Amino acid sequence: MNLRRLRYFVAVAEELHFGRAAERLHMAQPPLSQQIRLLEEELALTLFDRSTRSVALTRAGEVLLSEARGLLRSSDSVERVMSDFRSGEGGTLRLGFVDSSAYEVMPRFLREYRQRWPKVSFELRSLSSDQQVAALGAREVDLGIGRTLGDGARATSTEILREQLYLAVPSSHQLAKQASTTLSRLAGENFIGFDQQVSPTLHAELVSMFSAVAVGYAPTIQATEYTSILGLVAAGEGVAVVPAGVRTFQPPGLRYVRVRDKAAFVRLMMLARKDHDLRLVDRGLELVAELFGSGAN
Amino acid sequence: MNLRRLRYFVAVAEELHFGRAAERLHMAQPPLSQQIRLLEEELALTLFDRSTRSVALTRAGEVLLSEARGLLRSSDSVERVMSDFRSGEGGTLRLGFVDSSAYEVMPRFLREYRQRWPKVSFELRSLSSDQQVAALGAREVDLGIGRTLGDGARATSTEILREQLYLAVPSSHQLAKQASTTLSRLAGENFIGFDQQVSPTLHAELVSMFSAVAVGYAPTIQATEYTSILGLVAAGEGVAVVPAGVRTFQPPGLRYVRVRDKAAFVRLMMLARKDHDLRLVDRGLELVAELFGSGAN
DNA sequence: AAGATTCATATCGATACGATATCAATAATA
DNA sequence: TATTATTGATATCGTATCGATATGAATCTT
Repeated sequence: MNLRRLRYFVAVAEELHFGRAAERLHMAQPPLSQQIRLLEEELALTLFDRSTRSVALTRAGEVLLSEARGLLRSSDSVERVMSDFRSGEGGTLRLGFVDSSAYEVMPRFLREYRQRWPKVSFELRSLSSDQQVAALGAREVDLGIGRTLGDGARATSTEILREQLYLAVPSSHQLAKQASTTLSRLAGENFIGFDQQVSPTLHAELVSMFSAVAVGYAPTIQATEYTSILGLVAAGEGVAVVPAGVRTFQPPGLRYVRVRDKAAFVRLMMLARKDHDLRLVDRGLELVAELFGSGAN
Repeated sequence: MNLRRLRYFVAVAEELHFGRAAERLHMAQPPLSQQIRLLEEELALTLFDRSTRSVALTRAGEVLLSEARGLLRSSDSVERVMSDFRSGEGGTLRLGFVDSSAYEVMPRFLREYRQRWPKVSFELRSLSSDQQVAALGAREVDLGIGRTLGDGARATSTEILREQLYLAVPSSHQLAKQASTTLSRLAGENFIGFDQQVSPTLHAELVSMFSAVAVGYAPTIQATEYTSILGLVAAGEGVAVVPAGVRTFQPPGLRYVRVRDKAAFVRLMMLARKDHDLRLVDRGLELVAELFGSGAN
């Protein structure tokens, strides 16, 4: 089966005239006749009833015409998909993201990306920042929205935004009535934190942040989702240090108190492999620069 | 886009090893490498990350793999369809049939045909015998179940069965109580007949049949469907001469009376073009011979 | 460090493909 | 009825494509 021959066949079947079909195909008539004959031999079927004055499809020709049209459509579609992929206009972008970006940054990124390049489809994976670095290295995702700088050697990181930290406290907590607080005042609090195993980098950052003001940070309860952490806070199990974006969640019985310290922020980064070969990824990085480039939030 | 190259690509993508893939493709390794490189150049995309020791799909390769598999499946399907068509195992058989065969002969033919060659699909058209001859000539149908002998020059006709004629009469009619009658006793009856325009041959046959016993046959009402004719008979509008098969219909207020005359029969024929090029048609003719070959009914 | 493995490159021959020239059949026209 | 125009088929030839063999280069194993 040969797609070129099928194209020739379809042209003749549509024109019902070898000369015009050859013209349409930008070729001479004799080789076209040859190819049709070869196709007929290959299929061991007569496709056209032809005299020197008339050309008509046989039943076999009718069947092949409909089949061939479908196959050629599919073939064109393959070419289009690959062309879209090459130009970065299509294809699938595999995006890892931290849960805390799932309420604002990630959806906005997706929305804007889709608006600019509608043919691109996304494969979304909820991953911790450290998992994203691993997944990027393993080529399981193409882009990550995470909080680590990544492995500088193999990955690039572009700052999306800086999020001030907030303290999530139960409404009944003494700090709940205050507009803000500082890290140093949190000594002795019962912390609920993001799972250290899943996000060692975030954990380490917080530990170092607290140790800078001589406060110990050792969450007694660890969870892998912010919703769980907030639920535990609302239930009075302790307090949690969370990025600003998490405030989208406003569970009853919970208050957010701003942490005033200048250093009390975490960054959200766009992570990509240095050696990636995807136009889609460059587009993503450009988009981030455009959307969030102005700086802090 | 070239299907052979895509097959090569899929083989390499599945083996992730040029040597093994080449073996699977019954070719040497170097030309395989060449073709892959040409495919990459054609698409302007790198499909494999390869060193001398390892071969891995790029994202572009993954996309193409899934696309190519689909396209090759479609291509195989086209070949199978055409092969089925050639062997007569598949394809579409366009069958014209007279309404009076729609209750017994046509369904039986279809059922048996489908049982033997399940891949064949049917396109059914309800046509009068004369319309069938025209449709055969115009290559609009491939087979016909009709009552004429057809145009002997261009069409073949195989007798399916002979049907004795019956007289459909209203229950109130004087003949309703008799088991049988003869054509000669029908002088003066008010006939309801099949449309002369639609079925001139059937009409002519009946006229000649009646004239042989010196009875005039000139239906006062003509209809194009037996159900209409029978409805009119049941309503007391007249009597109708119908083939035996029509007795499947037993509308209330109607009786069938056998016409005893030896000549009072019509034949049901299987019609085909003499120059047809369809195995399916031959199969149909053979099937008819097998099913109805024993002779009269 | 030597050998084995594996993919790439170079070269060659066979086949496929398209172009030109020409033939053959049919339809239109004088 | 004879001539011309139209149109598909055939013959021949040059080029491109494709696969095979021989060989090179890189990397892993021992």
